[in-house]
Amino acid sequence: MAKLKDIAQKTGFSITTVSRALAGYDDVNPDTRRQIEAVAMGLGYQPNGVARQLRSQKTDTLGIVIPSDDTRFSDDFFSELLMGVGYATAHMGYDLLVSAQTSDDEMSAYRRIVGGNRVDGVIIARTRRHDPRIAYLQECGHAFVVAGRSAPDEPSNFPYVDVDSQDGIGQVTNHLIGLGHRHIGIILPPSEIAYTGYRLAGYQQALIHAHLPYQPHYVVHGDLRREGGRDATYNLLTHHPQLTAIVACNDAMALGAMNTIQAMGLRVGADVAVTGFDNIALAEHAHPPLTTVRQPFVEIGQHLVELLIRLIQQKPLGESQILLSPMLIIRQSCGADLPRTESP
Amino acid sequence: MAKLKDIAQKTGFSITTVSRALAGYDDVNPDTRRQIEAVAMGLGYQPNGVARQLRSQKTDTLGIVIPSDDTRFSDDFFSELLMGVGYATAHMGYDLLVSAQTSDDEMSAYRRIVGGNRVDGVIIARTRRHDPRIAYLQECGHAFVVAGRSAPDEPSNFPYVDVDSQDGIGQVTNHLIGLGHRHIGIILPPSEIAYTGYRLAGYQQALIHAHLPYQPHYVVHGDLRREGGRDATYNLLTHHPQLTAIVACNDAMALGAMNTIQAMGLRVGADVAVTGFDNIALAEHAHPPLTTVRQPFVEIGQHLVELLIRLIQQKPLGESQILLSPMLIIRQSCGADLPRTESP
DNA sequence: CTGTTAGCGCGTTCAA
DNA sequence: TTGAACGCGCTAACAG
Repeated sequence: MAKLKDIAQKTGFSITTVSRALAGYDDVNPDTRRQIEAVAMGLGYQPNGVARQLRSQKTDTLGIVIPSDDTRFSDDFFSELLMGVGYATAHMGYDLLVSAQTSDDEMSAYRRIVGGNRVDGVIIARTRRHDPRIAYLQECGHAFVVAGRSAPDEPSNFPYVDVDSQDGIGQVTNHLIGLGHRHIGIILPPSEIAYTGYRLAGYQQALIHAHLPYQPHYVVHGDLRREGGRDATYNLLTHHPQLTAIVACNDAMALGAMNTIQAMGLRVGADVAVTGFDNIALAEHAHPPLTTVRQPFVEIGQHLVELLIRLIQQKPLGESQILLSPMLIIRQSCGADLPRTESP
Repeated sequence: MAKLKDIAQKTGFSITTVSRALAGYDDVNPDTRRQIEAVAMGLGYQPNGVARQLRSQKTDTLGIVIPSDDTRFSDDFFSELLMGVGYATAHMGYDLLVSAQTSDDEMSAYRRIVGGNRVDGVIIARTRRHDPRIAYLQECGHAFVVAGRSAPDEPSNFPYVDVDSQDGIGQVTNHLIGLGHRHIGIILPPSEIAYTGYRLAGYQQALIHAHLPYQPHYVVHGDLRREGGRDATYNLLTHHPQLTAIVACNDAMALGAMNTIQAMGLRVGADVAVTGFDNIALAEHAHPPLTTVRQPFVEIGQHLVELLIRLIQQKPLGESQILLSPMLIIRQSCGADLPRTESP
């Protein structure tokens, strides 16, 4: 690869002059510039990004770490978010450094990327309770934004973008209640995930609002994957056959729920209604189509990236904690055609 | 962030010694090393990755560019590939620099990443005819691997991983023929995509093998997205109502085909059978479930990354052109329940 | 308008 | 066993 030095030698000017000519400084003789530009073009000169980064102490690169070995949580969510973030990043003229964590030590990826000055800012996704990543980034003062607030009982003293999932789960639960369901189970995410509390709260609130009793044993946890939905549904339905509806806290688990229901010889949407949450594109094509809450990943990614870049560039932040309103998408998996009767 | 210099000052040793102590050289006094390590730990020292890269002239980073503005091609394929590649990359101890191209000039992203020495190697996906990216990388001698061979009539003189889609489309077409279908349409990708030729060949070959005539007007092109499948199907069915089956060359277009069929008042799988290709997870949940050919993206990503890293590290390559066998996945969307009669 | 000097943080000579 | 000097490629401050 051609370097400034090569162009300097070939034109007879100094490295500095070449640098300034190509950088568009106006204290360069137009003629000199033309010569230099011609030679640069001829050599196919491309500035060395790494050297620039070292010199300027910035990378114009954002970082994101996706879980890898911890197979429990590696689902479609990250691939959707990744695309959203990727496009937004490019649109803002930044690059994206993706580091899948590989070892058992989650933080090492962050230390390498952040402490190693590889990126100007980091996006954290799927917040957990007492999230060590947030603690680390706050401590070392590095720029970061988060997809998802802290749990309800923890402070969220950082910039984030989140969907109001309490409202979302409230909406689906209400929807089920409105259809006549009285015994509604819910499959929550693992309790260490920060948003779990919001989803439980949405469920509870809807019940209270409808003067229905809250039954703690109608609440189970799944691992966010299809398998988790299957197991959880099996547990729910064997112990509580009176359930006529199940709220799954993401679409992958909703699909798992459907599998189990069918495997148990029941009819989805007739014997047991199922709803999801997430906008994993699958929901639209599920059979029967899945009533769900839409998470606009592209929009989330865009907000995250814009927020982060504003942070990096020290521009005024405006709103730095963004809560998007979820949208209930009603499809035919709720058993709307089957009015329920009260059971004791 | 703490630097070598800081540790040097605090311990009283020189930067050089600190560097060597932390790098694990054996010409360091054990006692000195302990001191230095202690201080490094205390300061939370993290080596500056950028400086290292500049010094060592390598980045331990792989690059991939995903199309962005050219909305025609930005479908689920890249998000699936990205996850596969991301995990494999991490597993090999590398990072992944994702650059979504933003401007109209596709090559600028490659020049920045590759010419700018930001990555040790690049993964190219979705090969096109006369692909300028491949020409560029060959010319500048940078390490790269490709997901997908060149078109049948062009040389593939580079390392690649591909699925034998000729065989795959042959399998689905055979499957349809075996079910009694005699008038089978096909929705191909745009002709500038390299694998289009293989898929057409697979279709033709299956027809020939069954002594069925090849009708050029049964062949149309779609843009790889749902909309493309819709339009193409509409054209096929309005001009050739005798068609009883449609082979879509990816699952997104297959879903679009289903939409159109239903919108025209026909029944998917009964009046018109549909098959796909790709392993976009959607196929499994389509209604009715879609017979399709599975592309193992995770495996592809793994092969690509391993190949590329071996290339970078100048290790023996072994097989550098890998052709994976596709697997036909039969689900119920082929109208298996409806035996056909010959039509003139 | 142009060139010299200096340094970003690190690793690798070579000499002590 | 340790340290001083050098350079990776680039840009910024200062002289001339």
